[in-house]
Parts: sequence; C-alpha cells; structure tokens
Amino acid sequence: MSLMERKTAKKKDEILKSALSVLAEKGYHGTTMEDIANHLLMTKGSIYYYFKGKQDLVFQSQIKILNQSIQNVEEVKEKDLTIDEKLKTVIIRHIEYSLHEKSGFLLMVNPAEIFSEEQLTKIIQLREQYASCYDSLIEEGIEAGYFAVDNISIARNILLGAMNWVTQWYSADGELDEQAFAASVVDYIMRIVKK
Amino acid sequence: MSLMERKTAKKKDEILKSALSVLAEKGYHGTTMEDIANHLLMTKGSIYYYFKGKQDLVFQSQIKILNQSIQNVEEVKEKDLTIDEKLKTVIIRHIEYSLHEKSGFLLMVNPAEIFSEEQLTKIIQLREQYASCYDSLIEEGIEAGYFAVDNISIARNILLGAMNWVTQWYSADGELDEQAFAASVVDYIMRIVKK
Amino acid sequence: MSLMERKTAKKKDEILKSALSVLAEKGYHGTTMEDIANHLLMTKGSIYYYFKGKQDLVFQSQIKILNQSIQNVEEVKEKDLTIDEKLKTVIIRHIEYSLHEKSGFLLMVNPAEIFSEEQLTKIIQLREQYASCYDSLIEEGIEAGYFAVDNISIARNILLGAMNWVTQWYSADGELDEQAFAASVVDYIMRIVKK
Amino acid sequence: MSLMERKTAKKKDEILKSALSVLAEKGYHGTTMEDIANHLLMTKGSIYYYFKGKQDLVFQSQIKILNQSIQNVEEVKEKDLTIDEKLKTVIIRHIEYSLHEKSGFLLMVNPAEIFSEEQLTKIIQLREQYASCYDSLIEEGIEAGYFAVDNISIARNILLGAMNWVTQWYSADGELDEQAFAASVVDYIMRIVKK
DNA sequence: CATGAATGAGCCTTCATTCAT
DNA sequence: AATGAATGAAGGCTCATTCAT
Repeated sequence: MSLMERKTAKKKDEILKSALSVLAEKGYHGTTMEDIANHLLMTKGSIYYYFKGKQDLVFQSQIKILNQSIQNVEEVKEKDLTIDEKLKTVIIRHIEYSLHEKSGFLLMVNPAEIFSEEQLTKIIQLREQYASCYDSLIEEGIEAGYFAVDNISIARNILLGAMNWVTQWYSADGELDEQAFAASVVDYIMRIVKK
Repeated sequence: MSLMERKTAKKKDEILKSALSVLAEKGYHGTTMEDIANHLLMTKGSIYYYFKGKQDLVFQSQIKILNQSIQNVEEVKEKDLTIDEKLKTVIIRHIEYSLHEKSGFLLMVNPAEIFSEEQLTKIIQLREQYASCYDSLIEEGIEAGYFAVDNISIARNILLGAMNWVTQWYSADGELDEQAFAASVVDYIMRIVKK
Repeated sequence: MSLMERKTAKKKDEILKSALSVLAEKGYHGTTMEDIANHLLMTKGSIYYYFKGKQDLVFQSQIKILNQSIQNVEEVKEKDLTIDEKLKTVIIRHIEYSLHEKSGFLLMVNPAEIFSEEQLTKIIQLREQYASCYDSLIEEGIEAGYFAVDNISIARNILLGAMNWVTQWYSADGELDEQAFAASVVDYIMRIVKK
Repeated sequence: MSLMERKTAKKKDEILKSALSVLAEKGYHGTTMEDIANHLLMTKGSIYYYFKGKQDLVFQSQIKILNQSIQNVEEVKEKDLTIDEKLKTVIIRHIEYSLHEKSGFLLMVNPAEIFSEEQLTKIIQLREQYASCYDSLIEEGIEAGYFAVDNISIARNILLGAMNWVTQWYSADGELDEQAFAASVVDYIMRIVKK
C-alpha cells in the first residue's frame, strides 16, 4: 500500500469511527452527514470523497464492527482457558467493546429498511458468523459438562439480548467504569447457559 | 363519557396502535406521519385532529404501552401462584405482548433526544415503576428461597434485556407461534435469577 | 324581512364584526377561520353557512366598514357647522371609529392580491367615494377661506395617512381614552390643510 | 473581511433586499420563502444556507431598514442647513427611501405576533431611536422659532403617519417619479409642525 | 343550523447529494 | 482533497373547505 493509500485508509477509518459514535447515539435517520462531519471537524462534502453516500458509510461501519467483533472472539478462542472462562471473557469483551465504541449493535432495528439486498446479505452473513462463534463455545461447554442447554440457538439469542441491552442502562447505573461494570454483569449472563 | 367522546377515544386508540406498529419497525425518525396514516387508510392531516403532532403522538403511545405493561404485571401478581410461577408468567406475558403489539420497547434508544423534559420525567417514572415490579418479584423469590441474586437491579436489567431483545430475532426463527415461542424461551431467561 | 331573515342578518353582522376585529390585529393571511369562529364561540364550519368562504367574509367586512365610514361623513356634512368644524368632526369620528372598531383600514396593504377583479372594483369605488367626501370638504374650506391647498388630492392623501396611522401608535401612548386621544390629535392633522 | 466573507455578505444583502420587496407587498404571512427565492432566481433551500429561517430573515431585514433609516437622518443632521431645511430633507429622504426600497415600514402591523421577545426589544429600541431623531429636530425647530408644537411626540407620530402612508397611494397617482413626488408632498407634511 | 371529522393543498424546514473551484 | 454553495425531494404541520349527521 502506498503512502497515499494508507493515508486515505486512515481517514476512512476515522470517518467510520465518527459515524459509529454518532449513529449509536442518534440512530440512522436521526444522524445527519453534517453530524458526522462536524464530529471530525470536516465539512459535509468531504465525506463524499471517501464514501459513496450515507448508506454506504453506514454499511461499512457495520461491517467494520462486525468484523472487529468476530476477531475479538477468535482471539479469545485461541487462548489457553477453560471453556467456561472463554465464554466469560468473550462476553466481557463484547460488553466492553459495545460500551466503549458505542458499538451500535442496537443500531439496526430493521436493517432491511436501509440496506440493499446485497448489503443485507453480507451483514446477515457476518451476524450469523458472529452468532455461530457463540454457538460453538456453548456446544463445547456442553460437551465439557460446564453448560446445560437444550436449544443452543435460543440460548445464544437470549445471551446476546442480555449483552446488547447493556448499552441501554449502563449510564443510568453508572458508578462503575466500563471494566468493573462488565465484570459485575457477566455472572448473571453466564447463568443462562450454566448447568 | 358521551357517545362522541367514546368514539373519539376509540379513534385515538386506533391511531396509537398504528403508530406503535410502525414505530417499532422503523424507529422515531424513520417513521413518517404518512406511514402512520396510511396504515389506517387515513390522510396525514386527520391525525392532527387527534394529536398535537408527531412528538405528542409518540409520547402518548409510549405512555399507553408502559401503563398496559404495568397493569399486565399487577394482574399476575394478584394471582394465586408460587413466586416462581408468577415471574415466569410475567415474563411470558411481556414477550407475548411485545411480539403481538410490536411493542416498541426498543423504540427509544435515546428518548432524551426526542421528548421534552416534562415528558421524559413521566416516561422515566413509568419505566422505573415497571422495573420495580420485577424487583419486588425477585426479592420475594429470594425470600422464598427460589431465587439467588446479589444485586437485584443488575439482575433485573439483564432479565429485561433478554426479554426485550426477543423482538429482534423472533421472526427469524419463526416457526413457532407467539405463545409457543414465549414458552420455549422463558426457561432460559428464568435461569438469570434462579438459585 | 321575515323574522328568520333578520336573525340571519344579525348573525352575519356579528361574524363580520368578529372578523374585523381579528383581521385588524393579524392581517388577512395571519387570520384563520378558526380565530374568527372562536372569537364568537362558534365552530369553523358554521361560518360557511353564512359566507361562501374566507375571501367572501373579508370582502363583505371591508364593504361594511367603508359604507359605515362614508355614512359617518355624510351625517356630519348635514350638520350645521362651519366647514372648519365639519372637517374636524369628520376626522375625530374617523379616528374614534378606527380605534374602536380596529377598523382595519390598514388591513389591505395590497387588496389586489386577495380580491377578485370584481370585488376590487367595488372596493376601489367605495374608497374613492370616501376620499371624495374629504375632497369636497377641503374644497369648500378653501372657498370659505379657511383652508389653503394647491393640490387637493395630495393634501387629502396626507390627511388620510396621518389619520390611518393613528391605530399604529395609539396603544403605545395610551393614557388617554379614545375620545380624548382623538381630540388631542386632530389639531395637528388639521394643520395639513389650514391656511 | 476576506473575499469569501464579502461574497457571502453581498448575497445575504441581496436576499434581504428581495425579502423586503416581497414583504412590503404581501406582508409577513402572505410572503412565502419561495416568493423571496424566485425573486432572486434561487431555490427555496438556498436561502437556508444564509438565514436560519423565515423569521430570522424578516427580522434582519427590519434591522437593516431601521439602521439605514437612522443613518439617513444622521447624515442630514450633519449638513449645514437651517433646521427648517433639515427636517424637510429628512422627510424627503424618508419618502424616497420607502418608495424605492419598498421599505415596508408598514410591514409590521403587529410585530409582537411574529418576533421573539429579544428580537422585539431590539426592533422597538431602533424604532424609538429613529423616532427620537425626529423629536430632536422638532425641538430644535421650536427653539429656532420655526416650528410650533405643544406635544412633540404626538406631532412626530402624525408626521410619521403621513410619511409612511405615502407608499399606499403613490403608485395610484404615479405620474411623477419618486423624487418629484416626494418634493410635491413634503410641504403639506411640514405644515404639521410649522408655526 | 350547527358541528365533528376528514381532506388536500401549500408552506416552512431539513438534509442527502452534487459540483465548481 | 477539501469546501462553499446550491438543489430538490421529502416530512411536519396548518388551514380553508367540505360533508354527513
């Protein structure tokens, strides 16, 4: 990658981060291009040099977050931990990540309304990939005798719900910092799959 | 209440229902007055005969849902059931209700952005009232030896998260009807507080 | 005129009065049918039983005011007064009338924008008739040696301007009642034509 | 001021002029943003790049006119003329200015209905400042033995009324150009204060 | 006669997008 | 690469008007 390309890539990434932060707070329709630009001390027009449009920008921000999340899990999977601790770590990371990046997992109540067919396919695929990371962890936990779950996909969805919802009430109870908070929450979530 | 007043009240309620349904799907900014009107085969303008504006309409729809939800819980509390079964029933009702009314519990990612100070106060008060219904159930369950929870408000928030998220993935796995689905899900959610 | 007709006529007149009062304050576009109706404790719809529409209502209110004004002058002309005192009395009446009825002489900055060709013709005709009342008074005053004016129509327009503008500043200085106020003002206006 | 700033200022001024011209003809409620835009061969939306909204635009146009008017008087005051001629010149300028810029002195029958408290304060302050210019001229004229007036503020209001009303009837009698017209009118107005 | 209700046209305003510089 | 400026398509809201009851 040439210097210029790297510079461009970096700028793109900055815009994506800014977009994510604003989108998490205001939602798709509530966020204007100007919001995103102002957040970066840029002008509206400049963004169009890097992205085709609002929809494209939001799409790529979703991809970024999903990829990052998947990678987060993969990293933990590599570690030398009991399956019990692996899931726990994954959950903590997820929560820390969503609180820190205001990840906007909640963002897309109905992505179908916003994205094109093609984009939707990609997003759903990544979402499923992320979900299946959890499924395999749960499965492994069952085999290891740690977890007890009849219907893995249901249990996993409950798990994700409890995790994603956290962004809704964190600030309210917010005396703890993000890390301490995640730690105080994870045990209750783990109960969903524990024997 | 006179005949006319009842007619007006009925119409208002129809509009609120329509609004809720559309809002749950598209969110506040994504929903247009026309969306809501079309859903009822009315014209935009007519809605303004019944509500002062979009914000007013959405506010009242939130109030309606919160009051209904609180009443749902109160009804169950009256019943002659073990505390264990009471919480279970409450959760099932909540899920059935949110799926059926597309309740839009998810609606307000950031209500502060939309409502006036005064409205916000009212909404927060009702949310807390609803939350405290769960708290008292959990507390009672602890005393009865059914549940084991250190921090009740955290446990309750996890519980609500798992429940509210359900609207996000129900349709995806949707081979079961709402009732059967709620039943298949509740046991995993109950684990969050169970001993 | 039958009883019913008289009742209708009375109602019409009430509406016209209400309309005038609101129109004087808010202007044509700033006044809504509802404003006028509320002022009379009626409903919007009822007005349409008596008038074809907003434009018709406003037109008739203008006619009413112009006719009344012309009649006011004619009455004074009949009286046994010096020409000097006649004009003075006419001016005082005009001012009292415009303050009392909020006559809305100022209403029509550009009547051509609002009325139909036909209506406009009628209004202009009455305006001219009213103006010519003043012209004849001035002329008479000149012949009697009281007034000194080269160009009567210009002098009369200046006169009318000074008089009509009074509604703009009356309330501001308003320690006097309408009558006392008119009296305190008329001498300055008379100077415009006096020798 | 940079080149760009000057360009923006110029555009703003063009819009203000356009606004004034339309507002004078149709009044606040009768004037649409589109009217103002079309007058300049712009589109509605563009105006919002320069002004916050209709109300802001109208407010600034009022400020502009009032400031210009005050400056007009100040300039004349500096001149080496008898007090008699000063007032005459001021009146002529006022009339020429209102006819030329369609100044819309008539615009605000009830400014309180349109502007915010803060804006209203500013406008009233400038109006009073303008009025007091006339008061001091009249006072000076009295002392110099040219004028004879008991109540200065009443005389001044009559004066302003006669002057402002001119925009209502100029076009009707319009065989003279603006300058000649103002000259033909000023003597009658001067009579209001003359000895 | 009066009114509650509905309608649709029109207006203010926002915002994604484009483009000349 | 960036920006100031312009545009046009919505969307929220108002209001004159109509009409069934």
